[in-house]
Amino acid sequence: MPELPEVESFRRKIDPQALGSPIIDVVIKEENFLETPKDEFKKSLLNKEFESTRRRGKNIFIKFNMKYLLLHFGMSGDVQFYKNKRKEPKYSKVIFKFKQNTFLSIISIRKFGKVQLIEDYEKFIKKMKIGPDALEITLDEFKTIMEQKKRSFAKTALMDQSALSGIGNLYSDEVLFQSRIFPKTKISALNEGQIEELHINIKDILTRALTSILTHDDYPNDFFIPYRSIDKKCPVCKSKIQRLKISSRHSFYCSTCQSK
DNA sequence: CGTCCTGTTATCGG
DNA sequence: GCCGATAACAGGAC
Repeated sequence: MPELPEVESFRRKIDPQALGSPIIDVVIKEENFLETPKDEFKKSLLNKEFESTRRRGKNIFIKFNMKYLLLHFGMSGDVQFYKNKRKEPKYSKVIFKFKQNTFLSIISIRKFGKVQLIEDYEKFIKKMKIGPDALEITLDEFKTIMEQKKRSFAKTALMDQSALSGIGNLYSDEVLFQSRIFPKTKISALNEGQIEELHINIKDILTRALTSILTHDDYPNDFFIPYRSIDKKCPVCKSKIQRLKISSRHSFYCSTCQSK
């Protein structure tokens, strides 16, 4: 589920429902999900309130009491608010109870994902090498980063969270399809126009994906993601969709539309 | 039963 | 050091 647009939609759910209300209980359903020791985690959060949120790539940082709570969702994470304790979602990992009597559950079907406390935001993103956010990055920054990644495959570079953060397997396929670039093209083989087009397409695609998530609509008609299957045909030219493995992830593409 | 999977990380070989 | 490939982490869906 969660790449940048999904995570941004989580953040926008959290803002109106969780900010400014005292946390009156913290329930740890799965200790392994916590990177911070359980007791310290609970003690730091209890009776505090979330003040603001920010997102960088696939990470949400919630500010409270001079610290941050970091949420990372792995492959199957979600957030859910509910009012009735009996409505506790399956696979809840951590639950916050607010004074207004609402609950916020951090959910993950699989055990990937994590929740932890961060003392210093700048230090943390440096240490964890979380690159500039894919929606925030300027063209100049993008060009610099692509220069640094010039020996990488286009697909790998787009998914590298230390280069730019937020794009995963699905949206990298989408960006490459709409940019008509074969996934295993080396970045060094792209001309300046293609780099600029990539930069524009990244923002355009992530923004439009976010809009459809927020409105609960299907993806726009020109999106490739619904065609990510070797049983499907290219929505543009009707060629059979191809698949290849790049660093053990499947990449889907159209061999006619995406030039090598 | 076997296969697949939107993420990240460690490790190995080139 | 950089890159790519792979395994590992888990467990539900099909």
